Amino acid sequence: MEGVFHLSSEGRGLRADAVRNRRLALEAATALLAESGAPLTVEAIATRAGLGAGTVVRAFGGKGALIDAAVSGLLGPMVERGRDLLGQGRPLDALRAFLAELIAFQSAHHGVNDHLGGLDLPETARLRAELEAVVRELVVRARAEGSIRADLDPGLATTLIGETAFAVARAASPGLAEAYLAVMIDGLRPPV
Amino acid sequence: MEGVFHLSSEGRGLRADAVRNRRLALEAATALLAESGAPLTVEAIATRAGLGAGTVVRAFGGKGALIDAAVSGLLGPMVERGRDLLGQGRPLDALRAFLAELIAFQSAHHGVNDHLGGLDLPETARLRAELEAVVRELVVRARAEGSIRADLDPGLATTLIGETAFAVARAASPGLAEAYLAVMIDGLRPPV
DNA sequence: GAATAACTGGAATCAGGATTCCAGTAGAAT
DNA sequence: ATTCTACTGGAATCCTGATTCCAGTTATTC
Repeated sequence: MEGVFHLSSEGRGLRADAVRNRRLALEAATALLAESGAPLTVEAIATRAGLGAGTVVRAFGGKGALIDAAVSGLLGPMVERGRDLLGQGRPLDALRAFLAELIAFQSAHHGVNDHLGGLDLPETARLRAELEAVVRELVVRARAEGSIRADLDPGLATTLIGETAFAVARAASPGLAEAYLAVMIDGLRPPV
Repeated sequence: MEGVFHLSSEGRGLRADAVRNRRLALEAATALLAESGAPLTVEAIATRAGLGAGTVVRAFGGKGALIDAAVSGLLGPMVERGRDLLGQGRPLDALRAFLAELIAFQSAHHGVNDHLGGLDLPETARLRAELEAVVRELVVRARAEGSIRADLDPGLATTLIGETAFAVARAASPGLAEAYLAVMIDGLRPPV
């Protein structure tokens, strides 16, 4: 219950092979998250990593914590990217760009959408909340600018965007993202 | 492998208590489908129905077939309702009305959205395809009428609507359905 | 109201997957 | 180089939930 948290730093404990194996387990889990029909069982992760099942479980203290770390590693950069976009260009353009990237990202990691039910993923939940906060800020700014209809509550608009973008990403149908962006952005505009 | 299919009719086999218990199992499963966090295990269904686990499993030949029957019983009327709407009013109004009902229905049966992964549900799949066909027909007619932008492929529009409506329903957030309909219907209109 | 056959409850069994355990192995320290 | 200990593989175990089995019960038939 001690060395579990240092993935690479903090010189003390953690033998060299342990450090390497934690990295391998994390990489294997991340790879499986990118594949649509992949099982995402401990056994599958272990095989992919070339490790024993026990080692994979122990690496982060349990399967849940491992998956949490893997998903967080994917989500973290998206949050940063969103923060960057907050300062650039017109809010509605930034929103459109962010949604496009978010959908592309989630489509490329289809597994993030399946299999995750019933798992306790605190860090993932935190990053999702941050992602939503970024979208909310983009919505608020676009609305202040007059690019989004005023009869729409910003919180509601944020939820709407989050849920539908997620659905579009999970469908992963060619051309769907473009159609979604065209329709949604148009629909969000103030009615003529 | 014989009596499995008659739920109530066809005089032959099937003892009276068997008929009653099939109905009870189906009702219990349907009730659990309406509850968000409900387990939907054989044990839970059996308890709810006041039956033994074995009886529940045997009722339809397995858990999958039971759930398939329960979901189909919910979906069937929605398909009929969609068919009715096909003949009424302007296509875009019919589409809006159908989506509103679909979302309300799915929100009221939250469980239909969870738990169903990994189950083989042939009849449910068939009805889902029929639902999609209805939406597609509504889209095609609205497009022919000029109510939906011509630069959008009808198949893509259908997928877009299906996926996003599903997502809105599963979120089950108050006011979200109205916001969705306003934004989506507006966004689908030809750009000014 | 027997006789028969269908059905039932629930215990036993099976199945799939996460976790734990431990004998063996390999990094670290001197 | 030797000792010490952390770490590993993978078998054993545990857990959860579906299915099967069977002794007992109940509907049906005559």
